[in-house]
Amino acid sequence: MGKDERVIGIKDVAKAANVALATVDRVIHNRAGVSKKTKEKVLKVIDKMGYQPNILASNLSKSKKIVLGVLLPEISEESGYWEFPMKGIIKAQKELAQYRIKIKIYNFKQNNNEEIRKRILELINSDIQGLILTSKFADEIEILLADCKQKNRPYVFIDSNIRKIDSLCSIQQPLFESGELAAQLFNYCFTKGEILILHLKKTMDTEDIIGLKEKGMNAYLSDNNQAIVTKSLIIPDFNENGFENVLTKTLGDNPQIKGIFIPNSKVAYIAKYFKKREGKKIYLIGYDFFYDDIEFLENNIIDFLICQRPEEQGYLAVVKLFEHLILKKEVEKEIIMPLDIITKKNYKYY
Amino acid sequence: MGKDERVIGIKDVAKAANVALATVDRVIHNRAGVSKKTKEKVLKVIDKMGYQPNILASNLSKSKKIVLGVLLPEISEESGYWEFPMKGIIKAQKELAQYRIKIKIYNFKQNNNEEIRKRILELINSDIQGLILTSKFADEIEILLADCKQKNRPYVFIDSNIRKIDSLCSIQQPLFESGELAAQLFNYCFTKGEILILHLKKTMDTEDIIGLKEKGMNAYLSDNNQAIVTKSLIIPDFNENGFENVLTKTLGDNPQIKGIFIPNSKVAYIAKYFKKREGKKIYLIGYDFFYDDIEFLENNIIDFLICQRPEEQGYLAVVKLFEHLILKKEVEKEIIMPLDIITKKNYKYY
DNA sequence: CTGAAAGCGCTTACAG
DNA sequence: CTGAAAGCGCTTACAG
Repeated sequence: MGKDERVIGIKDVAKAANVALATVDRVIHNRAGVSKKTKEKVLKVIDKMGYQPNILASNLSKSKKIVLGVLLPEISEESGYWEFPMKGIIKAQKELAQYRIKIKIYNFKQNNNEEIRKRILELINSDIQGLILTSKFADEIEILLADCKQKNRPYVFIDSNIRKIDSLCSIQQPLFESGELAAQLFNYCFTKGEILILHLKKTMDTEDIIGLKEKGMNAYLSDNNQAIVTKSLIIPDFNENGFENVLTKTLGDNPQIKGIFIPNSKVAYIAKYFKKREGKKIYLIGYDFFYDDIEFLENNIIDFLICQRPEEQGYLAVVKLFEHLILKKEVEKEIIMPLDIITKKNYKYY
Repeated sequence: MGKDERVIGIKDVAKAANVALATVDRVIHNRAGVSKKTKEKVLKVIDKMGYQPNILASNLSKSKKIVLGVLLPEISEESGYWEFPMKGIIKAQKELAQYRIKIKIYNFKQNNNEEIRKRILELINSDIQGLILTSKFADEIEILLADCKQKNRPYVFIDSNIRKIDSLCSIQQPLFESGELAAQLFNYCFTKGEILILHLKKTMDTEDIIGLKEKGMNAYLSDNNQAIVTKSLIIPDFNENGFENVLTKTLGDNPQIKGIFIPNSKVAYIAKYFKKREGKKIYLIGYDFFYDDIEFLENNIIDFLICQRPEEQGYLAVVKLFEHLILKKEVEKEIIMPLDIITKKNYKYY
């Protein structure tokens, strides 16, 4: 006890294999300039002695910084969501600063294609060594991904929509399953009636994201309770007030509607509407948890929010690139985030 | 871009302050043997240059290993829960092995006071530099805590029941609030009737843990829906079969019971009972998520499980001791874990 | 293809 | 009270 057994290092390997330190280093990093014979000899010794590289020492003696690019929408009122992944990214950056990791942000306004293209070109012409992005705007980024592939730059998707492509790692949300979950929760609230699925457009969500959630919801209902059905309402040019009349009409025409499912992060707008509205309780389930939602959770206007740990996603993206680039670890191709359920009674600890 | 601005180090400080490296080191670590005048001079320079110590280098040059003791129940059938914190602890250990952190496990059989005392004595006589434990068996550990205090050994509670004492950090579960949450969930399932609170004894849970959850549940109900009330059933010498008769009788006598709340991790035993039982649906809410629960979630026998990220708790405990002992960081006194809600439709991603 | 030596930014005896 | 020097386990030119 207390006797600190020495960890075996490159020096011990060199001595045992009867070569110089530099040679062991070359073998470890698979660098050219070692004869087959020497290489084999060294590898055998490494294996036998159970040598494990000391990353602290390795990093200390290295000099070059590693820059990771982050291509994400800027945080604005209509894309407040991105605040959370960014927080996680910043947190990871702070923790890893000692390991020569640097982050460079490439922001763009959502839906501003011109700006996106600009950022993409900047990234292509940069000397970043890894990239974090989201899969939500597929068309624009194909060229960037091709460039990364060619330059062997690893990239990680967050908030990803099942794209295996050649990313180092894809951090995903189970969309279909989140729709099933929402259906299950509605089914605890009422056992027959209709769920209105609100498609609020003019956001960055692509149709298949909403579509998958909707499919999951319908799959659950047809398996478990056919007395609940869904109806879709599309509000094409969504803004804070424009939807009120059409929603009022829809609810008036369809008194059997008992719940509303808002498959993106805009539930607070709908909740605001219900705050003013008279009439029987309608259950509300949405996505993501914002400060603005608290009031409506407290007032029983929003019942459940399904969340994807966005902060953790950003954090993990940086960590996975770090593990790959610095620790040379194997990184899992897919990370599937849990589906967290937020209610009035547990949001405080989220 | 790419130009690697040099980080300023101890050497730069020494030069600027016109002293030797060792002196700067002494000042940084507040070691004795520096004149007031020199110390002030060095501190001023450190402040002006914005010097930040390089922990990698610091760790590399240090030699002594840091051993953390872990005093937790061994993993057995009746205390399977502890598998999860242990997993988190092992994970953290692996990640921090490079930083000279070592873990030493001190296991004991639950309820075996003799063994607990033995382990406590071993810990007192060991040279550990930090301790991880749980607050669930208060009486036995007071002497150990007193010893830690005296030796200035930091300790961290996981699965903690609001004990601020002098721990470095207390990783807590909001018990009262979890009872409120369970009540809220029951209230989505039915709007009048009775909730049976099952006290299954012969576990390590102390009465106040169950009691707080019960209080939370009643508080929610009296605030939100007085048409739902609770009833307690105590099963003193709980084992897998002994409870069946009394439960059957209770349910027979009280047809108004619509839900059962099991405020510890034994819900699977109750679910097994309901699997065989005929009759109307009774909603079940329990704590913690085990492999055995899956079947019952899938069959709609267990409706909700409230979980506390036990793995993360173990992980965090090690990390906090690491931050305190090695990184010399300020550590938050309290970490409150989120209340995760697990259902049939999201357990797969937990 | 191989090796000796300096250096990364600290800590730790040791000498004065 | 202060400093010079060796060393932690690697990487990186440089020389051969």
